[in-house]
Amino acid sequence: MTRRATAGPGHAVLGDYLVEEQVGFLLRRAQQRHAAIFQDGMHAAGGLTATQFTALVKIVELGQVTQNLLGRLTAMDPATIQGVVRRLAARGLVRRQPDPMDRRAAVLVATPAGLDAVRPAVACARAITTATLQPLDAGERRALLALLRKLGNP
Amino acid sequence: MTRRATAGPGHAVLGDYLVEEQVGFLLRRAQQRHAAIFQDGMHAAGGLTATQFTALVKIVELGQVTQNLLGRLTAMDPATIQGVVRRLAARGLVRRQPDPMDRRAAVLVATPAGLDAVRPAVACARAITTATLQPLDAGERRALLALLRKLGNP
DNA sequence: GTCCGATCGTTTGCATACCTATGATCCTCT
DNA sequence: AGAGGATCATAGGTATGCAAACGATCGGAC
Repeated sequence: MTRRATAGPGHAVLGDYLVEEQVGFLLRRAQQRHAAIFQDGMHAAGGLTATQFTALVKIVELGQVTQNLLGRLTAMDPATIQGVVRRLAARGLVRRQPDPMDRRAAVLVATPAGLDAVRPAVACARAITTATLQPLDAGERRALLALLRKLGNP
Repeated sequence: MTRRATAGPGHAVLGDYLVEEQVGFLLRRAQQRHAAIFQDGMHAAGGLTATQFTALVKIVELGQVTQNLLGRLTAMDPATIQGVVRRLAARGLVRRQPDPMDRRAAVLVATPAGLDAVRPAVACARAITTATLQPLDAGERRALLALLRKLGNP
């Protein structure tokens, strides 16, 4: 009869449940690693955060967007996108102008500085994606992306 | 010559870069969905957050742990685990006692209430994992977990 | 025994992220 | 036209998450 050194008083209560093997835990770990890689890699291009970069790219891609629509397109809560846009505006990368069609809405446009910042930032982002996927081979990368797409879009 | 309605001024600057297809974006989406499922599913078992649940399970599993070690085992920053433990203590699920071996350290132990809370919480957590993986079949689930493990542990 | 680097816990500051509530505005139905 | 529900942006509150700095303590080298 062997005794497990790590087995504590609650061992029986947990059954065969292992937090480290749950999707949530593994997703969080993967996120953490990606966030660290992103911060390192984007430091060379103005130090945009991942969400700020996502929002800026989307604004540039569309030319102009409502803040609310931008939030939906980038999967951010209205309360979240508000802060992200505010910080992008504080950096001078984005400008807010009134929407002639809807006085509630604010139309977001990239400033010249924002347009200048996008190109090198996208270059960094490509490298960041590559670095994040480094542990996987080509087939595994395709598989992971497909599975994540399936998992995230119910 | 067709014109794309969504093509804005910055279309050429971005090349073929699509934020929505990057690992980081897909990871965030998957995380969001899991977090929503977790909050819904754990509401029936005291409303613990995902990180609080993870920490509590680990404490129960080990019987007693140093706060710092707990952080490493649950992939949480010292600054992060501090707040998580503080909230668990405020809920009366965890107790802090001085470490006789190291006067800097605080040993964490589950209270009776904490032990009582773990069993139903783990039951919820199993259902949450199942619900999160719902969009995938058995093979895809195995594949995803393997890929995430590989991705998160460099 | 003492100094010195390392570790433990905490605090502060910043950035997500979401909930709820609120005021302003829009839009539809009557 | 006017009422009523829906939508937009914002504000406040809570919870992660990490970097940096801090005091207290530990440990080993001398």
